[in-house]
Amino acid sequence: MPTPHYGQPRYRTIADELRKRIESGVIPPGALLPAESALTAEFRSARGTIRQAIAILREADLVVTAHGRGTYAAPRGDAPWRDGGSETDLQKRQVTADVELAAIFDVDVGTALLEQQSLTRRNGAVKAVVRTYRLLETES
Amino acid sequence: MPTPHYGQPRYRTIADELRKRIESGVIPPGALLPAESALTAEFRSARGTIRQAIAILREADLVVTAHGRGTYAAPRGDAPWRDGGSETDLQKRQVTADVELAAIFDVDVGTALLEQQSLTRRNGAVKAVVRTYRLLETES
DNA sequence: AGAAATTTGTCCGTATGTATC
DNA sequence: AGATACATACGGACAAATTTC
Repeated sequence: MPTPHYGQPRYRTIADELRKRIESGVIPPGALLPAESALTAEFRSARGTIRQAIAILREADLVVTAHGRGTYAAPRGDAPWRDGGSETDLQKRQVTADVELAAIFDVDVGTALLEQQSLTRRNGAVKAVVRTYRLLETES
Repeated sequence: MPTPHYGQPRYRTIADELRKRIESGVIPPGALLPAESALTAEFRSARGTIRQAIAILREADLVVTAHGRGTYAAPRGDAPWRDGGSETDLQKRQVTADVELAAIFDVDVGTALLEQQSLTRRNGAVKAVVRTYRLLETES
């Protein structure tokens, strides 16, 4: 098969598979992942594709890679979130429009809005807070 | 020269060069970067190397890439732009942390924060308001 | 509306450099 | 010194999105 990539790219499905093994404990925390050469054999893919998959996991802080040594599963057994003693990283709540938001949405002050808040962290510390406001009803 | 990468990797020097052009204004904000094919010719490098360089700029929010269109220099400093309608939907301002934000960032109440607000529209009507809060100082 | 050209996305295979064991 | 493993780089091929004609 030269390059038929319908739907999801191969490197992403490979990343998903490896993620499952890590989160399920098949690859325990701190353990060494199979070498890239081994993964090319298992997934029948080129090394570049394997490296793309691992790059995704590295971006998600699920693994760390060391030059001549290998790629390790994240040492801390972090679940989806937790860590740092805060609440969850994703949170929804209903709020009412203040004068500013009311003007933006062109609705009356006090109109119900859905606020969705998510946090992005870096080494445990909160790096950014993103709040998204939407009107409740309506949908397309 | 097939593959001698002493010192700094080629993709990194290429990224530095492109970064200079963007920050110096040689490539103005919002402008299209040369196509990857053009860059391979200019830097006498393989396409993969060029793409690695651009990936660095994308990571730094200096450029955004769209599939069949090209890679654009970031419009202003850094910002999650998007949306096709009015470009002036983006707005930055400095605010002070209330009790809630202070708790999230683990700073004192009143600490200066940068608030970045962007709107997404649907047929002219505001569909969502996204507000991103970040600490002012510090950088990596 | 349709075809062609452009441009980025994905994938392959190979070769060589560099760090670690 | 040798083996193993990740890093960098090349070149080619096809897929998918966009623009142009």
